[in-house]
Amino acid sequence: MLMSNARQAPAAAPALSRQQEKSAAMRLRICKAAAKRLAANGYHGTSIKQVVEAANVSLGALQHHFPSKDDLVEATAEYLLGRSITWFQRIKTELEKDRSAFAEVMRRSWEEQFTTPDYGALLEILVAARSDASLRKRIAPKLEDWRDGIEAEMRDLLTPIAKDAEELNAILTIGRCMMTGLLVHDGLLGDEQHMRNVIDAWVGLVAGSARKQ
Amino acid sequence: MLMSNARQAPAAAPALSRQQEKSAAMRLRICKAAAKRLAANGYHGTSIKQVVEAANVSLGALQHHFPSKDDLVEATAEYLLGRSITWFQRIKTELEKDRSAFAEVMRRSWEEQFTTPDYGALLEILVAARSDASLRKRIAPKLEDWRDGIEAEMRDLLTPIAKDAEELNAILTIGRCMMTGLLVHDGLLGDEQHMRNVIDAWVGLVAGSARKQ
DNA sequence: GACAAAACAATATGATCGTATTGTTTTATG
DNA sequence: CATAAAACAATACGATCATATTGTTTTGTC
Repeated sequence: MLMSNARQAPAAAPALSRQQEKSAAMRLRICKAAAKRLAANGYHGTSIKQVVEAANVSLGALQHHFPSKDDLVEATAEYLLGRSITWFQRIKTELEKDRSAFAEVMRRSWEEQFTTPDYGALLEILVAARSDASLRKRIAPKLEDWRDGIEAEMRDLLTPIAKDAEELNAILTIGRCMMTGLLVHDGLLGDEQHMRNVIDAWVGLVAGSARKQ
Repeated sequence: MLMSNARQAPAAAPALSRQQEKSAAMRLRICKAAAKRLAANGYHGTSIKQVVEAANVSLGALQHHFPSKDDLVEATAEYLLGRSITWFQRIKTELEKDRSAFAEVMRRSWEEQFTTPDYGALLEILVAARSDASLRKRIAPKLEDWRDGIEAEMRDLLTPIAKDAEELNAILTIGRCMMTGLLVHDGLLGDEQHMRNVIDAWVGLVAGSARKQ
C-alpha cells in the first residue's frame, strides 16, 4: 500500500515540476489509448504498435515510460480502477438520503460503468491476468484495493439493505460479479433489454429479501 | 440450427465409417488439447503450435481438420459447451426430488463446472469473441443454445423456487453470470473460501426470497 | 487392384510481435 | 552556461505467429 513508487499511474497531483507534468500527461495519454485499443480489439488483438498509433506517440516515448508491456498494462489497470472508484465516490454523494439507493447504484453502475469501453478494457486485463502469473501479481493487489474501496464507499449508503456489513459486502460482490458475467455471456448475444431485465430481477430479489427481515 | 454441416465437433455417434471415426477422434483430441492450452495460457498465450504439441499431432493434421484458428476455437467451444450440457443432464437425474435442489445445483456447478480448467478455456473463448466479430458470429448461436439448454434442463427441477418460468430463468442467469464474474474478479485473488461464501450468500438470498412468497 | 479423395506430414513464408539499441532533444541542477 | 539526466525518437532484431504450399500415406469406391 506504500506510495514509494513515485512515477506510477495518475494519482493525486500536488505541485509537479514541468518534467513531472509532462511525464504524467504522457503516461495518461498512453494509458487512455491502451484502454481504447483493449476495449476495441481485446488483449489478444492489442499490440504495442497499435497503442503507439492510437496515442500518437513514438515507440521510444512509450518504452521510456513503460519499459515492458506488463508495465503498460499494469498502469492502464490502475488508471481504469481509479476512475471507477471516482465514479463510486460521485454516485455516493448524489444518492445520499435516497431511499432506493441500492436499485439506483445497481442500474446506474450497469449503464455508466459496466457497459462502458473502459470496463471492457479492464475485463480484458483481468482475464489476461488469470493465465499470466507475473501480470496477476501486479494486478491482484490493485483489484483488491478496488473492491475494498467500493465496499468502503457503499457501506454507509446501502446499510439498510443488509443485516450486517458482511452480508452487504456479499451482495455487492454478487452484483459486481453478475454484471461482469452478464457482459461475458449475454453481452455476446447483444440483447441489451434482456440484460437490463436481469439487473432488475437482481434488484427485486435483494429488495424482496431485505423486506422479509 | 440445421445439422447440414456433417463434420462438425463431436456430437452423437451413429454408425461411423473408419475414416469418420478417425476424423472424429482426431478432432476430439485436438479440441481437448486446445482447451487445455487455453485454460493454462489464455487465448492470448495459446498458439496453434502449442496445441499441435499438446495434442501430439502434426501441424498438417490440425490444419486438415481446422483450416483456420477460428475453426479450431469454434469447435473447441462447441466441445466445451456440449460437455457442460451433459453435466446438467446428469445432475438433473441425480437431484430429482431433492428438496434443496437449487442449493445443490449452485454449489456443485461452482465446484464441478466453473472452477474447472474446461470452464477457464471457455471463458477465454467467450472474452476473445467479444472483440472479434467473426469469432463472435460463430460462438454466439452456440452460446445461446447452451443457455437455452440449461434452462430447459433445470425447468422442472427448480420450479419451486420461482413464481414463473421467466423469474426462474432470471435466477439461473444471475447465478451463471455471478459465477463467471467471480472467477474473473475474486478468482484472481485466489481466495477460494471467500468465493464459496459468496455462493452460499447467493443461495441464501434466493431461498429467502422464495420463502417470502 | 485402380483411382480419387481424405488424412496426415514437413517445410516455407510473410507479417507482426515485444524489446533492444542507438541517437536527438528537452529539462533540471550546479 | 555546463553537465547530467530525463524525455522522446527511429531503426533494428530475433522470435513467433497463422497460414500456404507441397508432399506422402491411408481409406473408400468402382
